[in-house]
Amino acid sequence: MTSQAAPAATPTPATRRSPVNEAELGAWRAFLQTHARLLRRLDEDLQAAHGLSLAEYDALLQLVNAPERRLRMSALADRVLLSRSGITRLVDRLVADGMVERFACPTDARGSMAAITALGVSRLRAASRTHLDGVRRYFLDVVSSEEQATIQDSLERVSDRLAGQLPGEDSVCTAALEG
Amino acid sequence: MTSQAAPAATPTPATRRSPVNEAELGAWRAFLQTHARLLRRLDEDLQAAHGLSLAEYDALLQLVNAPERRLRMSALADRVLLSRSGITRLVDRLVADGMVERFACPTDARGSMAAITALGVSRLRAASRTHLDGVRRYFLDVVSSEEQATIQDSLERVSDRLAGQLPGEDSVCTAALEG
DNA sequence: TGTCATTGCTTGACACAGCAACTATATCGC
DNA sequence: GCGATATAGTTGCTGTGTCAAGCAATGACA
Repeated sequence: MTSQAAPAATPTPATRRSPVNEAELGAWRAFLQTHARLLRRLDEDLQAAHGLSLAEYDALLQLVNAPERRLRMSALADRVLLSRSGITRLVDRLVADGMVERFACPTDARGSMAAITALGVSRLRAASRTHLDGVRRYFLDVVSSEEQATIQDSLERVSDRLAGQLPGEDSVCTAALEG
Repeated sequence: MTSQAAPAATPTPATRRSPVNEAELGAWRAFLQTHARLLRRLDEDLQAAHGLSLAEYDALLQLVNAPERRLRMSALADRVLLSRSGITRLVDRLVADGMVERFACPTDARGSMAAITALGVSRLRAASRTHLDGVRRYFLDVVSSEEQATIQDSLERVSDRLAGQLPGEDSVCTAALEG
């Protein structure tokens, strides 16, 4: 399947010298460093308070927001940015913990679907408070609206450009929890 | 910077309801998504062209830029944002590949040091071109100087605030390679 | 309808991270 | 100097991810 990951579509033949100098790297460094610290922190908070990893949180979130609160395995994998095998194992864990149920896909006997359970919904809802609270306190409260707009705008441009070259899809571990 | 009533560094325990709504999450989503795509891509490029992971690249870079091109294990761990055991194993791999040498610390018999070898330097130098080129093409070329300034400024604020609460240090996988 | 490539998911082997336990050394208080 | 404690690094175990291979079902087509 899609053998995801274009094998270095660009072996980068003769990419000429990078005119990258120290001064230019400030934003890039801040980007990397902030992401590392922030995600580590959010993951710790979530783990400590609810015993959920960010990946699990994200998967549950995707399921809750899906049409009938269920998704095909591959669709879930795409949204959580995990490989097929990765999603199999993540769902295994969630099933073992009673937060997700797995059942055969009615329209394609090869496929299986994952559906979030009532327990999963309540666990997610509780975790959501912790998580969104962290996002707000660590990030949104610290960055002005104007800055947020700039960040969103410029980073989306970067992301879109990459998405155009790579097939892989993404997801994000945050979103308001409906209902 | 428009501290916009930055609610002090207080752990803010009274954070009940998160007034986080969908609209506010745009920047946050872009941040996560862009990071995921971008790092995946840079790692693929580096791996494909030079057989180095970003972590290895980063470690070599830290060593090259260190005083005598060598560092104590723990210092290296701090800079690469890896645990002590993690750095032990990363250095193991680099040693196995001939890019790093390990030797006893002259001033502290408990410690050991890692030093980059000539091979390591040349491998790093080659990889550096690919990596910095990627950073430039995927990120710097796509984000204007003004945007970069905003990103740097606001994200550093986020990062600094977190750093104040957490002891952990960070590092970043990029920097120009000196002479 | 029978064949065969493709697709969807799972499984096995492995890579690499962290934590906790361990060993060896250093350092502090006396 | 000597014991108690702290620190540096490694190792064992475990968690979680990937890739490659495998299996079952699908779908295109003669």
